[in-house]
Amino acid sequence: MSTSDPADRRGPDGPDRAADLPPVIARLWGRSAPPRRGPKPALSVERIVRAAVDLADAEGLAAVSMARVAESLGYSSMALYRYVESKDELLVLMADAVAESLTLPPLPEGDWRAGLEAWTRAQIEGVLARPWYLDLPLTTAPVGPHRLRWIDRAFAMLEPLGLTMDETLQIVGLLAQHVLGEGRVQVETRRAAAETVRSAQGLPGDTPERDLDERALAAANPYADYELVLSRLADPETYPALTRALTTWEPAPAAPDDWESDVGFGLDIVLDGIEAFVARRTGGRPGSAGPARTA
Amino acid sequence: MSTSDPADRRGPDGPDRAADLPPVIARLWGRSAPPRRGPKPALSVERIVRAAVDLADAEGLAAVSMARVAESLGYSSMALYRYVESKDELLVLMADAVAESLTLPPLPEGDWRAGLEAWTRAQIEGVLARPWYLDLPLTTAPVGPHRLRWIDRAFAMLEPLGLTMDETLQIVGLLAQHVLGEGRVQVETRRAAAETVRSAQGLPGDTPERDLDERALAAANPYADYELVLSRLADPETYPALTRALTTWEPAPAAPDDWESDVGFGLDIVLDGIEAFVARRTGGRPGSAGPARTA
DNA sequence: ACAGAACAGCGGATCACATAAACAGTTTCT
DNA sequence: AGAAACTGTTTATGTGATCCGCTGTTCTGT
Repeated sequence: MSTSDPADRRGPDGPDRAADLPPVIARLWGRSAPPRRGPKPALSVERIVRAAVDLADAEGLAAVSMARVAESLGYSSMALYRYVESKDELLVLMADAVAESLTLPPLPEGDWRAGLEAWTRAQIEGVLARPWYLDLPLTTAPVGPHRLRWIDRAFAMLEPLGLTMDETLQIVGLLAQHVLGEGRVQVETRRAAAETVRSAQGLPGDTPERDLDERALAAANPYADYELVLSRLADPETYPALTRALTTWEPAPAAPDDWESDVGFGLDIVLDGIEAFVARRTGGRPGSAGPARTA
Repeated sequence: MSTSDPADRRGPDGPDRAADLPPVIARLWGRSAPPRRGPKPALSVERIVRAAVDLADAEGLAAVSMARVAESLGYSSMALYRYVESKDELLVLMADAVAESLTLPPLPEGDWRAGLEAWTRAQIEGVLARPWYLDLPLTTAPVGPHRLRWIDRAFAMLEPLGLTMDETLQIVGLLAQHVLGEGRVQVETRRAAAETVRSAQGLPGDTPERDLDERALAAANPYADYELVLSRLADPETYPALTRALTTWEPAPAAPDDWESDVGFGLDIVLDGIEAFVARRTGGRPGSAGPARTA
């Protein structure tokens, strides 16, 4: 396709044919050729990424500035640019580093559904452990080695079903979407609950979530804003269905730590849907099946 | 819950009991009391939001700075702060404004599935028309009047099923997630395709997407990066399933403008899942049903 | 060995941005 | 009239990404 700029600098000491890769990808896969001259690099992409991840873990993604990362390593901001093209690239590298730190769930033989459920849950839990993951400007494109391992695992689970590559990719993509979506909702819910508790107990706004009363957290009404808005602002003519729903609403028993089952709700639905697709596709009656292409 | 700071400034000329709302919500709902003294405001929240939306439409969300928005209205940056608490609040207002501009699909009687499908598709199309929507720091919490109308509509569709409010909310939430997830994937895919075409045809990187050859766009392989990575970097032992999948892969007929059906793929699965839930829940056999609470 | 190229990390500077503080003019209430 | 409540502006502060040129280091080829 693209034949411009051959740039024939071959790796001198071995069959290193990975020289003309897009730089992001090269760095993701650790395939950047080591410099052959000049001072020995004091830093490394790995150390930088680790420092950035640590910073994000401690203070959130907003705290991850080039200056702060460099400072935490004892260098100046500009030093980082010798290893990383831009901050955006650093963020991409961080995303893959996160995938590395997550332990891949085992591959249960013969039960793709259980496998995919574990696969998805593990990732959602990963997101909950690292909420800043959601703030990364994630593109699907640059594929790092560790995220790719997750994808491979999902493919392995779906392999026995004999679907098309396109179909498999779509399903995996759907679940990956679901991870992010559900992760966002859960993180958001927790954050809102924490906020509520803090303001109700008069704690300072920066009280860490660990220090909050667990019972109070679970009891916090996640629909508080909803109720406020509906009761005070939304007139019944414009919002008839919501109004009706609210009047017949009873606040639910509020099980402590309902997050587990909340995650299950959406996930079960998605998995049911996938199961329906698989059934239609493999055990399919003719007519309603078809290879997912409507032209 | 919170009984502090009564702040008894009542609206003087009417039963305006909406004075002590959180300011974001007041502004979302246009319930900020007009000033009773001082010069007449030259600007308005509406004009500011509209200007911001226009800017985002034209140049993306990154171009929306307080300075640029103000400039486009002929005022200084700081003027905006008389109407809006912060930039974040402006973004929240923009989100609701987008919802306003989307036309709500009609409510088909007696077919909740068709209704929800249209509901979701309309929103995904909205996202495609305004990709910057995905860049907004969207929280579920601050509910604006126009987004709420969408939610009401979904509730109306699900109402005949007699589900719990919680269940309905979960389902609607799931679909809302799906809108964002699918929107992201679609936007990403298009962007990547545009990039590919641009680089293949040697066009400058800032060529607007409108000017690209439609046929070339459709033909662009969305998995180019995948293929590159898998063929050059990923060794078969570490990525066995993907490697196998890639070898048996045939590039698919590449129907022009396949986006419609691509959206349908994931959406059908989700809707199938919802249908399964509804069937289990309403026509449910005892034992496997239960009100979605596993405790 | 040695010159010079290639490279590391640094310091300073630029530019854009969000937002705070103080100000000057305007309108309305008392 | 005069204070109070506003409006939009000017000025300033702090932060962040990134550019550029500098100093010193370490290979490579001779």
